[in-house]
Amino acid sequence: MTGVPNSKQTAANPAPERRRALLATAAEVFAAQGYDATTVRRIADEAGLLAGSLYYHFDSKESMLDEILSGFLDELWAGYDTVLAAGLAPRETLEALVTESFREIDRHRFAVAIYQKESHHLADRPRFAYLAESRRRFERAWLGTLERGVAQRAFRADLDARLTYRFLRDTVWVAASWYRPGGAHAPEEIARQYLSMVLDGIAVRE
Amino acid sequence: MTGVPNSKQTAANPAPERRRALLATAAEVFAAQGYDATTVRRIADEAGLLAGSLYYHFDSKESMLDEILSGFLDELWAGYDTVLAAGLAPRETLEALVTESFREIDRHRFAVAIYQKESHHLADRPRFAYLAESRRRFERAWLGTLERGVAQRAFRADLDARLTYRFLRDTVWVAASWYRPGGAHAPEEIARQYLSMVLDGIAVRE
DNA sequence: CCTTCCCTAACAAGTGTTTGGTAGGTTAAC
DNA sequence: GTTAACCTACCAAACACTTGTTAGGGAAGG
Repeated sequence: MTGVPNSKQTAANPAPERRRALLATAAEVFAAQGYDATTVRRIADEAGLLAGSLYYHFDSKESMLDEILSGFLDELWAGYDTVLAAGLAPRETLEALVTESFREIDRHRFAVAIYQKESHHLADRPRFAYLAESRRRFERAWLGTLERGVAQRAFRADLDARLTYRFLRDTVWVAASWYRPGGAHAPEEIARQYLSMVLDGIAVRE
Repeated sequence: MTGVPNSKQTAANPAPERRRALLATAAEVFAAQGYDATTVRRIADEAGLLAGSLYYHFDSKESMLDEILSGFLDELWAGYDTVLAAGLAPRETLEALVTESFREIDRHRFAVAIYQKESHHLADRPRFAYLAESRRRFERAWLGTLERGVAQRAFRADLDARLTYRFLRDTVWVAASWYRPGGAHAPEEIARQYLSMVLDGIAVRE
């Protein structure tokens, strides 16, 4: 080895911009084709260098995936924790969580798409154990909010809470598969309409 | 080639049970690991034979995937067409489509999971062009029902129809990722609660 | 003997990854 | 102010391995 290359996740690398750019194109290809279907050579092509050169910046294909996913989850939980620490009422908490989620989709749509497709079968591997942990925290936050809302008579009590949680969770995150930044609706507008539908229903009230 | 093996999609093969059993295990592995991440040897292991032996029944890994997906879509559209031909009102049509969808998930949950994960990047290849066509028919059926419902004042007019369509579509189908047959809720019960939530909302009415 | 169904053994192509080298810029020594 | 050393970011070429697939053979049953 010639120089002293990457030291991942630390702070002050001299040129982290190249890393981030490479990760961005990797994320785009991963999201489009799936992680396993994506070859290192394809990523290199898209980024304008040769396959082996990627290993100057990263020490494996898997570590690229790792960095993409953990980076996204770190930012996501920063946002969520702010919301959860605000001590809002259940309905307002739900609204804030949904809005924050759509903002994250806006910023990390490729990472979200990858997370959706791959997290389930990655969570087994020790390296990606944080995916399962994140999933548990996620469920606690959302399901807890729903149950508090039911107890305070803000949400209906005649629905299965777990079922409701899954519907909420899934519909929010699958939006990453069709969302395009700069499209007809900003994330906040999507969140608003989504909340309106989920909270009040799509049927006309009598 | 030794004998006269498979003639796909035709009717009366002498022993199609073995085929279907092999396809079932293939579908399960595809759904769990993803198509590209799944090796032919893994499927063979799970089915209790060697990799090469699979090629007596199928002529490629891709044709297994093809048969799984097209088989599912054929059954799905048989159900949908029955509903659409019944001439129901928009709200009843929506209810019937949702219920039928959850029944299909109950019967083809692995195929649905595969469809969710892979259809997007498969639709390009000529062999899987029917995926894109099915997607178009799907949108026409659901979006049309929604728009008819808005016109007849059964559904709210202040929501973006395409957004509503995507929310409906996605939440219905991602259910395949967590649904387990023989679980707490039968497909019809899931459909009932889902429709209740989507039509009337989860908030308590004042 | 023929058909069905599978195994053994191999193939070529593609995979992630490593090694050694090098062009070009920056820094340090004299 | 030239020269030497060094670092960054890449390329070229190969590595060991896995992949989907094929060819030929064989056991079992009718």
